[in-house]
Amino acid sequence: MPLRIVFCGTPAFAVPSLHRLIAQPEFEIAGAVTQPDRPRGRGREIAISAVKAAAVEAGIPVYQPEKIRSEEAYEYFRGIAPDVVVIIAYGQIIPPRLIAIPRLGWINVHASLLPKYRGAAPINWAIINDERRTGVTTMQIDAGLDTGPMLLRSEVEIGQDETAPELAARLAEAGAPLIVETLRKLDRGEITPAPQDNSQATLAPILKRDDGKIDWQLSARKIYNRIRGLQPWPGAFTSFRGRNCQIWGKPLKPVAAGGEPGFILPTQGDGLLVICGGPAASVLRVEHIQVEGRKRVTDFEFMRGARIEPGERFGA
RNA sequence: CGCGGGGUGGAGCAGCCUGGUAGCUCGUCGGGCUCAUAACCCGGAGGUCGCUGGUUCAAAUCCAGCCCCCGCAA
Repeated sequence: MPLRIVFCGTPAFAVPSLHRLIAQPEFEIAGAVTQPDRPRGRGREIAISAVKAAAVEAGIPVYQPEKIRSEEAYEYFRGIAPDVVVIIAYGQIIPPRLIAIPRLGWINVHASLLPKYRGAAPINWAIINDERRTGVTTMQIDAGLDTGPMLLRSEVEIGQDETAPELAARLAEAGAPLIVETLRKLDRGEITPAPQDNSQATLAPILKRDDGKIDWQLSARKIYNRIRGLQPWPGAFTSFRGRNCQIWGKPLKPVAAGGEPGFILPTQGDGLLVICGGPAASVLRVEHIQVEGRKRVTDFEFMRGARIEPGERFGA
């Protein structure tokens, strides 16, 4: 008799795991729970989640409760009576009485090496903090925020120039076989859940728009970490001549001239160089820039049209 | 109908408010200078000013509708 599963998840990160579970004959995906279709993006058009798209394609019934804490949601889970619930980046807190329903509990794939980076944005914060390695951890959901006992983990190196979407894609792939193995072993009683060491815990709070605002007092490397870690949203942004603009770039290897952070260095053909701070002055080479209302362009293109005057700066 | 900014030679921009000769930087082509160069000098080619319609003697410029791109918001 196949293990009866309800899959809860929303964004693309959850999709590889869903696909992998569907492919196993020993599992039966009895339902997929995902966030309601909501107006999104420019024009406020209704968008469906990545998990809904994948579930519909696989012929799995989809349930999209406005509130998972509702009576209706409780009845849904009682009705399906799953052996286990797999929850990956679902987006809502699960009330205890729901957690109690499946005999094997709710199993989560979290994109960090717990107890580090508990919370909504572990991938982004790992990059922002210049971590060299991270991973995925399977755990049993409890009443806290990513505080449940751990089951299995898989470690992943972080590339020095890797961006959050790139790392997220790799971690999502790493999570797929891990959730399958976790469910198998859990069902056979081959895993002993390991409590997290709360004293070692760190938090990876959900990203806010403001996290992307560039502080030019930071070192070029730290700014670079934010450029990489805050993709695709909110990105790293600053202002130029009163307009908002997104920038992409890298630290300049040899630390060049000093000056006030945020100011643009006068150059002849070296590209757009901006003074940053840090322990010692550092320089960021802005490779691409996108001023609001305009397309993303290279720094050379930008400089041709902008006619930067001596003494101009970013983030004024 | 969520708010806002854009669509001008191959690229990035100015010009639009205060209608009336198409501008700037780069690229490109030809020539020159140089040991040499993405440097410098001279000359040239290349544009239905997003699309459609309207106002006007005259529209890149004013008005209306449509298409596409982007920022905010999520």
